[in-house]
Amino acid sequence: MFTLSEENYLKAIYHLELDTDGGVSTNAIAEKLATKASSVTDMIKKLSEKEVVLYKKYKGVTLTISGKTVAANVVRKHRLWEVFLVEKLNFSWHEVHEVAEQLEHIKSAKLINQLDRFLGFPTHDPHGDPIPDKDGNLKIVEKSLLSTLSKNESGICIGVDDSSSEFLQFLDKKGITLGKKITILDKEDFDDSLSILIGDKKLSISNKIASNLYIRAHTGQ
Amino acid sequence: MFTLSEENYLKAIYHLELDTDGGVSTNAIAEKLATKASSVTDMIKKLSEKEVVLYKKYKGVTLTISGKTVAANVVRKHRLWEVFLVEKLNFSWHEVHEVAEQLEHIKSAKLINQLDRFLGFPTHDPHGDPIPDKDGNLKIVEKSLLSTLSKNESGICIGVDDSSSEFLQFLDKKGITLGKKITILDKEDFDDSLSILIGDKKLSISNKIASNLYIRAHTGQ
DNA sequence: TATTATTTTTAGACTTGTCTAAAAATTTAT
DNA sequence: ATAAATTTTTAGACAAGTCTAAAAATAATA
Repeated sequence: MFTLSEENYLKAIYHLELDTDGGVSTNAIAEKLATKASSVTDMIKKLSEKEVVLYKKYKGVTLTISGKTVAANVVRKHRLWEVFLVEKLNFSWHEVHEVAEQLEHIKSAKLINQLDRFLGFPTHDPHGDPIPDKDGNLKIVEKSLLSTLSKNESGICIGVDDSSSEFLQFLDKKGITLGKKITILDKEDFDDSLSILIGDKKLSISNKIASNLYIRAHTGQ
Repeated sequence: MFTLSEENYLKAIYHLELDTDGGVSTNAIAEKLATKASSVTDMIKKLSEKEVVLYKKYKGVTLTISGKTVAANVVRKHRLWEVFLVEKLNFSWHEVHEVAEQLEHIKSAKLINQLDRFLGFPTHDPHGDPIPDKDGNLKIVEKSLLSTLSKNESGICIGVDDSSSEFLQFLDKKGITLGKKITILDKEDFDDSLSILIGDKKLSISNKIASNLYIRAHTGQ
């Protein structure tokens, strides 16, 4: 069994491994968890003894198979709870993270299995991130950034890269939500801003926005 | 803000105060929380400084108004989560306690308010215990033990006194659940056992069972 | 009321998870 | 390739919450 703190470290390493090759650095973990490098070293030693991470001094850290399973399970719980909060309790997508950070540590296999069923076995959370299954496997969906599409191409909005509260609230205000079809009407060369059609509305968005929105290719009409 | 441990102490004192007159003793709290008296003394000092309990050395402890509010809020969360687990996630009433013990410490006013609404503002948990409102007030329902009813009297089963897992599972097996009408068909003098009608079934139950079942008087047929 | 028994508190120690400051290792740059 | 900068680890300290063992206060009993 793992403590709340251990689970948070495993989750942080799990996320960092996704966009790092080779071991995850002590400093990277410290930054992610808003703690000090020395604390990270201490915890890594403990996790290493529990055989959930591989650790060689000064060489960073990687999850073992069992470590990955534990971490994926925490992520699974986090994302299922996010779905619950949005779908059942009318939270908006920018409000769920903080609460899910707490709920993800509740220990009960039955709870999470029944919650999964209650929610209809969702595959993605309210930000478009995939929900690991019981074994920690993710369903990978082919996705591209909105900014990479060309004029007249379109796709379905399936997620965000930056899921900060500010960005999500901005999207809310503009009416940009998951599942909506977006078509590129025009691209401005001088500032890379985009003119898009979303639903039946025309919007102009900056390249920064477009580089934070994931799109699933939309074949046909 | 209160730590998980502080919340558990406040909740324990809250429950103990309900069936104690005068201050709650150190030993009583220690027993309830399966800890040692010395630990209780330490914690009580801390709670006393936070002004959620009144404490005089060797004289036991009582909740202040604000302590009672905090405790009632934890109880409120515990019971709302129990309703959720039973009504939405198909837990049986003997399975909910352990999970609710964890969920009751999740901090989010919006979460608990929305959960309350989602559940239809329930007034009682799956064991028949009242759910405190936002201000910590309980709706008191007139209730009596089944064992106090006389022959041919009847009532609605509204709760249990002993909510141990074993007892609840026993009731499940016998088909005794909240909301069912129970009529006393006969009382045996030599062992105080009862012959009852529940739903359309006749059952014989011991006095021990009857002394753990709460009944709301059922006027008329 | 003196003595015994019980309850409660104190004193000191331990664990977990954190921190600061300094030392050691590694990486970068000249 | 040596010096400088950065990263990582060690060493020692601290707070929260718990424990054991012993002392102090209260309650019960003869």
